[in-house]
Amino acid sequence: MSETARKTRQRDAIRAAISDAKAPLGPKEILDAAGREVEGLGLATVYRTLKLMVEAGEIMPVEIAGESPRYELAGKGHHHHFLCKGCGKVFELEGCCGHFEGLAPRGFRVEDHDLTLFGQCASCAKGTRSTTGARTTKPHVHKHAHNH
Amino acid sequence: MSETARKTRQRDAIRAAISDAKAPLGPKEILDAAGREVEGLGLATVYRTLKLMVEAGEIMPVEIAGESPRYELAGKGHHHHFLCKGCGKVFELEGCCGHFEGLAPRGFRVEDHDLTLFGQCASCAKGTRSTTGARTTKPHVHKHAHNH
DNA sequence: GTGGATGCAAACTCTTTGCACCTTG
DNA sequence: CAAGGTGCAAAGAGTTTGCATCCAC
Repeated sequence: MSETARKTRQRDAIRAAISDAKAPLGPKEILDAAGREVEGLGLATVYRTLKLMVEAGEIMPVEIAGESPRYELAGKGHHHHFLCKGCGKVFELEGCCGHFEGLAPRGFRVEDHDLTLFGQCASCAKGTRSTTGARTTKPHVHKHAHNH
Repeated sequence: MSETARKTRQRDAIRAAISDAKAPLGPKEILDAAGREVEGLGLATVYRTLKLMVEAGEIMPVEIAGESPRYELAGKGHHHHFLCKGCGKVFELEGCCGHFEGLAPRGFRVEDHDLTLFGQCASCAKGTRSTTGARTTKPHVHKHAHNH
C-alpha cells in the first residue's frame, strides 16, 4: 500500500485540538486551537488533514442541520448531539432510543439515522424566562418550528 | 404593519413548484421548475422568496446533515425525512416515535429535535446486493458510519 | 534525495446584497 | 405614482485545489 501518512507538527496539533476539546469543533475553531501550537498553520492544511482523518476513520464529522460541520474523535460508539439554542454549544448525548426502522415505508431499508436534540443546556435553561431572553454568545440559532 | 407582500408571477411559480413537488426541493431545483413558468427567473429571486416564505411560515426548510437545504410546504404536522443513499432522493416519513427528552442530561430543556433516516428506498433496495453496487443517478452520498 | 505535507492564493459553490429598472396595488 | 419586487452582477462565507517550497523518512 501507499500508506505513507507522515507525522508532522501540524497534524499532531490538529489531532490534539480535537481530542482535547469537550465538544465537536469546526474547522476555524480547530485552526485557532492548533494554531496556538503551530505558528502559521493554514486553514487549507486543517481542511486537508480533516478529510484525511475522516477517511482514515480517526474522526467523525458532526453535521447538524443548518450548522457548519464540526468534528469529533471517532470510536466513541453510537451517540447523538444536543445543540443549545441559547449559547450555540454542542453537547454529546449518551445512548439512543433507536428503533426507527418502523418509520420507513414498506420496502425501504433503513441503514442509518441521525438524531439531534435542540433546546437549552443546563446553564442557559437557568437564565431563560421562556421568552427569547438575554444572549451571551453568538448563537447561530435557527427557527426549527416543529409543532409537536 | 408594513405587510405588503405583493402577488407576482415569480412568487406564484415558486410556490407552485414547491407544492407540486413530491419531495422537498433545493433552490436550484425550484429555479428549474419555476423557471419553466416564468421566463428569466433569477436565482436571487428564488432565494429571496424562499426566505420570505419561511419567515411567513408558508414553507419549512428541510436541512439534512451534509446536504444543502431543501424546502417543503409547512403545515404538514410533525414529521421527518428519509434520504436514500442510492438515488439521493428525500422522502417524507409519517409519525415520530418521539420521546427523546430522556436522552438529554439533567437540567437540559429539550425543545425540539431532528431525525433523519438513511438507507435504500424501495426502488434502490431491489437492485442492491449489500455491496456498494451499481448507481444510476448522482448520489451525493456521505459516509455516515454509525455502528449500531 | 524524494515524495508527501504545507502555506498561500486562486478557484469554486452556495447564498446574500446593491442597484437600476419594472410591476403591483 | 409609490412601495415593493426582479434580474444582474458583485460581494461574502465556506471549502477545495494548484503550485512552489519545505520537511519527514
